[in-house]
Amino acid sequence: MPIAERKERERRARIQLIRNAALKTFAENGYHGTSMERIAENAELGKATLYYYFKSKDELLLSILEDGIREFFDRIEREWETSESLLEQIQQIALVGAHFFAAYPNYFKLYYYLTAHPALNRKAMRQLQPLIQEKTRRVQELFLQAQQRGVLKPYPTDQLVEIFGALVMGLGQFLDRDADARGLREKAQLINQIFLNGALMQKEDNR
Amino acid sequence: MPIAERKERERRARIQLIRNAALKTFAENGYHGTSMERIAENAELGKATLYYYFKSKDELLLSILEDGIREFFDRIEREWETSESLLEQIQQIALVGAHFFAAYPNYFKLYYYLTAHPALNRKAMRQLQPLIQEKTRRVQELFLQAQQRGVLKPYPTDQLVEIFGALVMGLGQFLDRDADARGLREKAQLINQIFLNGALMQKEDNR
Amino acid sequence: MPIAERKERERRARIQLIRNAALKTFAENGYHGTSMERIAENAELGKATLYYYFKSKDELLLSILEDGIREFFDRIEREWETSESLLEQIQQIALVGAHFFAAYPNYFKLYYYLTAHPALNRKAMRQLQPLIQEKTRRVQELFLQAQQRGVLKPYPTDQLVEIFGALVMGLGQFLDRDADARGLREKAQLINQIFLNGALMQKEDNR
Amino acid sequence: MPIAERKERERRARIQLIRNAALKTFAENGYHGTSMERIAENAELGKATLYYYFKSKDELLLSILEDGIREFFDRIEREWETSESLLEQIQQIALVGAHFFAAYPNYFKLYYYLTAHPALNRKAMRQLQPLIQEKTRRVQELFLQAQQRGVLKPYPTDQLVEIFGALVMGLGQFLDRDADARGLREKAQLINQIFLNGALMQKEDNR
DNA sequence: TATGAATGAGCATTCATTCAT
DNA sequence: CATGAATGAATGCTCATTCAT
Repeated sequence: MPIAERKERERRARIQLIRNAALKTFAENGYHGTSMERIAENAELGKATLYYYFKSKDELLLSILEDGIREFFDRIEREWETSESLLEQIQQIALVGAHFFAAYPNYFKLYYYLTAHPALNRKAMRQLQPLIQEKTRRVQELFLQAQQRGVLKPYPTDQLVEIFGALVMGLGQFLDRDADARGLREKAQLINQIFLNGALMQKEDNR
Repeated sequence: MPIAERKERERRARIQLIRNAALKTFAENGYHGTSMERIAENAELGKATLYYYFKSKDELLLSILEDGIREFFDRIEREWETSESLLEQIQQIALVGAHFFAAYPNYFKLYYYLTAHPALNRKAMRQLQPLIQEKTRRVQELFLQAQQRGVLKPYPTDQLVEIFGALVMGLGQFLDRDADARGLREKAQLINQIFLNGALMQKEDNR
Repeated sequence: MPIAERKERERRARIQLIRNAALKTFAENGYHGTSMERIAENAELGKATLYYYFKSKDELLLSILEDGIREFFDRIEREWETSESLLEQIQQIALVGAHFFAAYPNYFKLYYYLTAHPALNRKAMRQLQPLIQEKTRRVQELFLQAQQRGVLKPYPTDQLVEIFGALVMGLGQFLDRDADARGLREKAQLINQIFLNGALMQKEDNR
Repeated sequence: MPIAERKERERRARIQLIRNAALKTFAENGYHGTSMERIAENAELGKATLYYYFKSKDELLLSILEDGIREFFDRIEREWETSESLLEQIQQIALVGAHFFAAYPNYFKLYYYLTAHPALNRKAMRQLQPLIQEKTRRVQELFLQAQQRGVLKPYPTDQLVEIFGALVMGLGQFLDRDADARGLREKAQLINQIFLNGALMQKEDNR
């Protein structure tokens, strides 16, 4: 049934079209600053059509975020496939982050928005948690392995991951200032440097 | 004119009362999830009274944030007064962060919210920027000094500050999970460790 | 042309299928609480298909009601055929009502709904009036005859019919409470009793 | 505090103004055919003002109905005070009905509308039931007393009340046709006649 | 100084209906 | 015949803000 296939393809395209329009509009004006009407205009569709594909505005937001999260981690895992060491794999995370934030600054902002809005956050977390957890687990495992092989210091793994995560997410903090790919990449490299070797000059213990 | 003084004192108390009610409500339901009505209820005041003290909802939010930022940096500077080394001063930042986020988790969330909401952010930044910049400059100077005295590696100072900032702000990322003062303090210490000495094992243990 | 016949049969079946699904859904959720979408689902048909058979939602409702009215009076007339007296014929009306309301409580509710919704009512009345009038005329004639033969008191016939009608329709008033066939039948008998003999104990006229 | 009194008076007036506008609009176009916007226009108020006084459209409807029910029964009870016999009291019910339906035909329609709309009905009944039950109980008691004193036949009291109720409500059935006070009054008298003495000519029981 | 009342502007969502396939 | 997709038009409801008192 090639006809069904074409229909399905078109359907997916429609969904993506809406997601893109929504993401762009959300990023420009924030979730609450964006009306479904406006998204529809940007997508050049009728407002009701959005509701044909997405049950609600929330659902639309969540769908976009899920997409972004998936994309982000998929990229990381793709890089991992050609990495030659655990260390390199860890470093890839920040580098992919830099690339991703430069390429899709909007996802990042949306994610933060979500984080900060309690009502959305509760709903979102319930729905996105499984995905996030699955993806995060792989990073956790990477760090754990690195610790077991004596590459990383034996700090509590989850806290280590969290701290590194904060650093990577921190890349997005000042997107408006230096969203150019180059600047972000350099900052990512610096992050790797500091996370791995520290900022301190001398050798002695500096607690 | 002791009467005028009392009046002024009462006025300030009123303003603080409103700020507190608003902060609490904002933190619970997000800025957009909070109506002025609700804030007024929580403050046990009439809705119109809020407008007597604050020009708009935005203004109220900004006032709260300004308060929080000022408070945060004041604490840091107070700690600095009794610090015995540049290094200790740097470490104090994360420790104060831990304390602050534990004590006022709401400020943090609100700040993130602001960051992520474009319309608010633009307005806020115009208004808060001077304060932030002034406060940040002192941190910058601290780091610069530390570099000049050979305590910190000579990475670009502003990026160094930014990275450290992301780490400290990262403390707030999982506030809901471990908002207890103790947990945050430990994480702050770990952050200092890693930021200064790195996560890498190389040769000697640097704990 | 047996093919055409089969087609016609299938067509009628389709129409009835839709009517049934619609009636059920209308009765459960009310006319305005029922979307064409929902009816289509319940009929296991595409939404557009409803429009192939019925010009509009209104039309669908009217078609159902027409069906119900026809059915109701047909039953009455069928009973009349075996009745042995005018009095028995009159009594049959309430009894059929009891039976009908027990068997199809939904028709009744829908009819009331229609009655109470001005816009629908105007349209419906224009369309259903002929049918109702024709059916009602036979009842009128029955009552008139009964009066002429000295069975019923010589009150204005149309008012007499109306009052009796209100009593019969009143059977449906509390459908949810005692929709069981038995309860309704008993109440119908009581209605006949009272309508014919009055509720008063003593013999004298009590005007 | 005469000021508070005046405020309260004005408040009540506002509420009544809205109720009146709503009742009129509901009756003309049905509940679902009436938008809050339209009611506001008719009340010469802003739409939001309606929501200042009534929590929702449902609530507004219910408030109106409650008002109507109360009014209806209050009138009956007022008449009872000057009645000279149980019989007269019973007869007053239909007469008040005629008066009421002629004076406020809209209440009646609205009540029917409610009855027929499942979602509304469920909610309304939960809220109105206590009032209705209280008012109905007095009628029940009246009938019971009449039976105990040998005025009415010993049919099951509640069914007797129900049947009489159906007759009275039946007055409203054809409001559009003869809503004039006179016509309704005559019909009410006929209803009393028939309910009490029956429609049958001869003396013997004709079951 | 404090506030109850009023409202304009806006927004998410629904739904009957159409039409190309 | 049947229907998935698309949409214009409505509508209930919220909320920041104003203003008379």
